[in-house]
Amino acid sequence: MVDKKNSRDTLIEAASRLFRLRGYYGVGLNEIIEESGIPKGSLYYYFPKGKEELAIEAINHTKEMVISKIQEVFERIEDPIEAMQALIYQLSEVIGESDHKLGMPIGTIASENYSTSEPIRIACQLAFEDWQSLYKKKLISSGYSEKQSKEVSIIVNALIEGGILLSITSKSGKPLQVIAEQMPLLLIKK
Amino acid sequence: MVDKKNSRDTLIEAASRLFRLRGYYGVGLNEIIEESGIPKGSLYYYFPKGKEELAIEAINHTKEMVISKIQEVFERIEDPIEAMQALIYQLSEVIGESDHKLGMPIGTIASENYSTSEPIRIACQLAFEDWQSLYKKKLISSGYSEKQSKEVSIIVNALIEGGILLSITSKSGKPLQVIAEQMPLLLIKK
DNA sequence: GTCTATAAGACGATAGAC
DNA sequence: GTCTATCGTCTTATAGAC
Repeated sequence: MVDKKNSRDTLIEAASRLFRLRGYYGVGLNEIIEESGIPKGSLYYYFPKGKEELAIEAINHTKEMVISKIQEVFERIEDPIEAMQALIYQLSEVIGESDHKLGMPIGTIASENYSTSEPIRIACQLAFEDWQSLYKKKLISSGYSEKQSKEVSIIVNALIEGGILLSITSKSGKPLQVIAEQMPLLLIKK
Repeated sequence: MVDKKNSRDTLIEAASRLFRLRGYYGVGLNEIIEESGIPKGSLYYYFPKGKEELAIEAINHTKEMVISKIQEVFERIEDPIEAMQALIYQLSEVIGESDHKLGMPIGTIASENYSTSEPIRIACQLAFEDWQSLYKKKLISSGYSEKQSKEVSIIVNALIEGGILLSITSKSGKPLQVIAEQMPLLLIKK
């Protein structure tokens, strides 16, 4: 098992990477098949409904990548404030690099398609909800109330999405750094 | 002066509206000329460099619309916490409406183009900076320190952008409402 | 399952009449 | 300044050979 991934996964990974960079409409199928090396016929064999179906799989792939990253940091760092700060600092460092290929994980696709493709909108909504569940679980297990945990998880998600947007737009990790530094304020136990 | 706007402004307004809905790559020039009623020849007369040039003008137009809205609320409400809460509540109400045409004001274009068009990226960056300047000015005039005002203005901007994204994706004003409610925590004077 | 060739239409952009 | 017709390219999608 050296380099042998199946065509389906190869396509999903290429699509996930490209959609993060330029969004749904900014990437054509031709670019995805070129990047992945999989011919167009195979794409339509695995994703008969075409681009929209591939995009939904790409969104789910990106969602799982982010879940893994969050879980890894949360298992390593017990304190919820420190853990979330570490997560955001990591993001700021990646974006600080000159030619990162991060983009907003799914924010771009979500904002392009919220009014045009209901299946894509729902896939994005589920991703946001799953991430928020992880934040919430971490907070509850650290003694925060159900209500505050839920609210803070929304705030943290919004701060990360907004922070990534500001950081990629300004080509600087600074906005995310400032956000990480202010995290303790949000997490005052009530 | 009843209904007579010049072709240039009509094009910019139509482009601004459509780009907010589906982003830069999600909207074609054909749709913009159809929506505006201005023929393609005129578009290239006013914007010789084509779509990118029109997009930059549309971004600046959207920027000014947002500036007006912020200034209006800030002049009406003196307390900075209450003012920012009012701003965000207003947003949540608009998005709660079934067929709003809000979208992320410029976040979608920014995230699509941060790696592909430097002129567009810079126009978006300037918009974010201008909005943050208004938040900062409000805070300073209410007695917050220079440092805290600057940092909070970034947080507020990130929260609004992220909150709009979560609200349009979930088709609910709830995320923005939660954000508005938690504003006081961020604005504890240090 | 894999791949090529191509269809049908939308895209951004341009030429040139008026 | 205004408008139409059109160019070449790229788009999503399909047909059909292997």
